[in-house]
Amino acid sequence: MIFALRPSECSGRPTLWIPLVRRIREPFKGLWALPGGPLTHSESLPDAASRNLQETTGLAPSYLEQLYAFGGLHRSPTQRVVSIVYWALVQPTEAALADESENVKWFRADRLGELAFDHNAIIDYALWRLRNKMAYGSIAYHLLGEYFTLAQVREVYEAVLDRELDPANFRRQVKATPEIEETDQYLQGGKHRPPRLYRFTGRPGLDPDNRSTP
Amino acid sequence: MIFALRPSECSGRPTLWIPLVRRIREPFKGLWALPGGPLTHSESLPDAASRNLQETTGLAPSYLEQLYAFGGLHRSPTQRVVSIVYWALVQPTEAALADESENVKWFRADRLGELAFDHNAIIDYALWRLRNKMAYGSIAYHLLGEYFTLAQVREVYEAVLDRELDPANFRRQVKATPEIEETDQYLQGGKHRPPRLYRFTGRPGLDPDNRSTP
DNA sequence: GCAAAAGTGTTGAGCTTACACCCATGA
DNA sequence: TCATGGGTGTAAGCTCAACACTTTTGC
Repeated sequence: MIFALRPSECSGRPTLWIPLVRRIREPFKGLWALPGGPLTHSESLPDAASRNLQETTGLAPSYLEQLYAFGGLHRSPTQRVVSIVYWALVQPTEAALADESENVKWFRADRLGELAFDHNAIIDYALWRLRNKMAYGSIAYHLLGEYFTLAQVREVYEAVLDRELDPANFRRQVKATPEIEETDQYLQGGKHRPPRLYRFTGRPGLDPDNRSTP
Repeated sequence: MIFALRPSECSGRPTLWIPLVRRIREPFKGLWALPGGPLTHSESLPDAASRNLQETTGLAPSYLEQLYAFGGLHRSPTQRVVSIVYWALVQPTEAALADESENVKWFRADRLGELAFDHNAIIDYALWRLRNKMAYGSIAYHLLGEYFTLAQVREVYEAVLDRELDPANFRRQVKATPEIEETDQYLQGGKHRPPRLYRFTGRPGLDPDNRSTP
């Protein structure tokens, strides 16, 4: 379950997108589904998640965290399947390079049709988690490149939380987080006063030990 | 992974306790471990968790939630094991009735020795989650019976969070939560002014849909 | 009456929110 | 010079922590 930011077709502002793969066999042949695959005996859970990501979409995550283990009896009509789902964030540069083909395509997170299995429910849950983590933890930076302006961070929050935020208060709030480092660089080329660039100095997201937030 | 409140041997105040089972075979034969067991083809994950609870300790949980899926390669020295761990809260009446035997025993959560497998780490993580959920959500009531005084709620919080809380402010905070209902009954038999009894009107904890808190 | 817990009131500190305002740049 | 987003200041309002105070019981 991968999230990335891409510019909206209409407004051009950053929006949440999700890569899906097309089912090429039954059940749910032809429908879109989350990328995934089996766990081998010699890899850990996050390793397996990364590998499946890489194999199906070619993406390398900048953040990876376990979402939930789904084990309902009737998730698949043919057999009992337990899925330990991970969710990942990838940076825009990665997302732009991603393989897109007949059977791998990006969709806007808020405009998905009916997916295979219980994948709509899984995505809803992941979206809920993403919003929660964003509201508390410092996770949004994994959706951005190394350098960013405070307005870009705000756009990420606005895209994910789907509401406008006060620029003045938001910048104070962000500048107060210790992992945010001011640089001496400015983003040139805009139409107006060039904004200062910042960087995130927190480490990439590992797993069950990033207990900064529920 | 079960939590319950029992009176401390020394102070008599409520404390967090955990039932553990003794390993009767290798690996880690003789060491204490979390109760658990295999998942059958015909039961959901929470059903399997409840069943294992029932079979090993005789307890029925008043709250049950998925904790995490642990899948490290070397969790067990003999074979690869993936454990989807649930955590549960049981009410004091249940906990008092629980089977205790040579191979099933209750331990204080803050005084555990070395356990089998990675179970110490799992318990640490569960404790962290419990504290987090307590601080935000309304979960503490699943550790209490149907009727309780506000002072009892405070004792639960003090036991789990391991710090004293202002009685005056705490009661206001609790009374402000909508799921708390005032009754017309009072707890008699104390040494001082009889406190009013309250009850919790929230439903028992289901799973991935109680999204009130991260 | 006295001790102690139950329960209420009040105040000040700190944080959030809303919004007025200045600054720097491209056109 | 003007429009626009970048960036700063500030006052109102809210929440929370501390603590003084009143109430009601057992002894």
